[in-house]
Amino acid sequence: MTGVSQATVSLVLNGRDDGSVRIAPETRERVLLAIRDTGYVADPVARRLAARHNRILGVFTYEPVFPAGTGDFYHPFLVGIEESAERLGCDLLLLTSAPVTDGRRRIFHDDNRLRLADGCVLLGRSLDRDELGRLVAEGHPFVSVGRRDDAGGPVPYVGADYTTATADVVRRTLDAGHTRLAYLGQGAGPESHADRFAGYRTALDAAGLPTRHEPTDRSPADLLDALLTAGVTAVMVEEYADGVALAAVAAERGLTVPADLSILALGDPTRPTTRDLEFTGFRIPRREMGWQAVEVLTGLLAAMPGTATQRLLPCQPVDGVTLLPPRH
Amino acid sequence: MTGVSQATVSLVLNGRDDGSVRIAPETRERVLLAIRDTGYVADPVARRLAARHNRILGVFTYEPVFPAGTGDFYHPFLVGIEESAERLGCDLLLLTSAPVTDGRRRIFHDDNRLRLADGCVLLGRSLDRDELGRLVAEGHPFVSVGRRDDAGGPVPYVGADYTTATADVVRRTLDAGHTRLAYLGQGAGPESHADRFAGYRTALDAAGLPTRHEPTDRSPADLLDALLTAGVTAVMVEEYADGVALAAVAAERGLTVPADLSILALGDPTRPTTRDLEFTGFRIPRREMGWQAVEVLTGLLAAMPGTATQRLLPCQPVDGVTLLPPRH
DNA sequence: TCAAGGCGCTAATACGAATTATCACGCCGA
DNA sequence: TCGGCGTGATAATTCGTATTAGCGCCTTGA
Repeated sequence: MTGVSQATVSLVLNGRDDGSVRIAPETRERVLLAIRDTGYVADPVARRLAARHNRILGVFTYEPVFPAGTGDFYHPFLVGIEESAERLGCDLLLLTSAPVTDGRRRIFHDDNRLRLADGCVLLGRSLDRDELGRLVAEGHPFVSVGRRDDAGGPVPYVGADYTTATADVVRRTLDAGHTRLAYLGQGAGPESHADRFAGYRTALDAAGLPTRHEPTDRSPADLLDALLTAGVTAVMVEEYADGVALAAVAAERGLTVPADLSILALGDPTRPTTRDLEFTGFRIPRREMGWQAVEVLTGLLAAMPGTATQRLLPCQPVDGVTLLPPRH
Repeated sequence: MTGVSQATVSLVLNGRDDGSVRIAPETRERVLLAIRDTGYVADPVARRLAARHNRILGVFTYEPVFPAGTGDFYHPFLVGIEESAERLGCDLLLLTSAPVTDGRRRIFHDDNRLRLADGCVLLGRSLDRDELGRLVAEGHPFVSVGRRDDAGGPVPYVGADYTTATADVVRRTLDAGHTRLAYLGQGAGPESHADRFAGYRTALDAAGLPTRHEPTDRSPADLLDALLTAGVTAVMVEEYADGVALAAVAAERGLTVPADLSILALGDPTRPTTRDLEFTGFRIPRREMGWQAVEVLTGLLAAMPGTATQRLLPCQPVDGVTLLPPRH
């Protein structure tokens, strides 16, 4: 249309104006006019092929991205991720095509789409160790939402400081006068659980008090029996929903929370449950985590030296109504 | 590594085995082994450039995809879309990079990423007419979630049949004995509003009863006054939250819903609101709509002749507690 | 007088895969 | 000996863009 070469169009299109490249203003105008007339837009795919990056951030979750039944625990993370992506002018690629093998999605498989994105945000309570190691080994730019132990190398992450937050909750409980505390949950396995338990143990050790660990495989009723028998007056629950179930059973028995038993929630519910009782404890800064995850990722991509690639954000204390001094 | 050419690797990788191409089983094995050893994966972008498709479906919303404050109205659509995409082995590209101009996101702009995806799902109460027309004119494969009027050509969509659903609600209201009904909402503008109003009008016309249209720009208190003055006994509300507000004002006045005033909800809340009162009316089959939208889109992409590209799904009636016969 | 550099643009190439026309080879029959 | 044929693999081209070395002419300064 304008009688210029493809290269010139490319230069005009990209507004190249630095010293090394010059386009006569008159030519530039002609080209711009033709672009406007035709509504021409460069093919993003070809563009990406040449440029080797494409302003796409991958989002990989080990559970469905839009959880139907998990009480939207992941939703706030995604809100944060989306907000950051929008601000940065990036698109998000939800890696939904990853096939499910042995009950979980796998990043690596024979038609792995990871390289579609410049980098990747990983979401999920527990990430597969092997896959994490491979990501590190192969040098894929990625960030985990949630702290992760090293996997053959440091793992970039934006996590919540469960250890400190849990220790704080324990201290508040001790300050209220409790001396017999129990921890209800796995306390091990995923980093988020281990970290909570570490905070619990540390705070009680510092106070010279014994720890007590209750597994989650019993019925709430049996659990309550065990707690009462042991004289426990305050329980820290790893999973919010377990606290709700415990409170419900206590109510059935004619006990009141927190007068007879204090219950402290170590985070937000990951399973759907009622929220009419506002538990004392802390909240996970989920949106902020998603937000910073994208920040860390783009920092990695730009190879910005100043960016901290392992971040722990403080949790937000919640006063709530489930902590009172023990009866005796 | 194997001493074969790039072409051979490509052929092996894609399992080409038709008559026109032959690979010696021994060679194929060698190549497959090397692929396994190195963990090689074809670059999806280059692949797309050559093959002209890449199993990526774009998702464009005129509001944030992960709504922070809009009460998650869009969430169920996305759940459906994700489920379909996963089943089909497609990835989803959230077009978050689209810049916001004049208060809304635009699909078309100078660095339009639409073509990164094979096709696109459009989400939003009202889509921009011009952009819709351009999508049709330029032949982009896309589907709208929600019925749309023609835009220079038929628009592929998966919508909810608001007209029929609203007419049904009106009939149920008439069957309960009401004769003075009002419609609260815009009743025009977006297709979803116009369709509801059309159903409302049709059902009342058929019954030989007058229609009454209340705009939404007044305070709930003023609105209630107007309704009572006019002797209205049942109100159909376009927007759930408006119904909640109306019920709240009624309660303040000492009136009871539905004894003194029946309120019928024409769909799910799009604004955050309380849901402790279960409104009579209908629900939008959002998940199913997302599900079928992907189906229509892939039908378009595969140019399958049998696929209906305009679908209206029935809404689900809700019995609820806000409809009773009028007092007099 | 001549080398150096400015000028505006383009030819050529790279990016990484998919596809196709073609080739070398060995074998068989005439 | 030669042509034809089935095999198995490859060289070359394509997709649409970004990038860069250099084109030939002219000006400048030493």
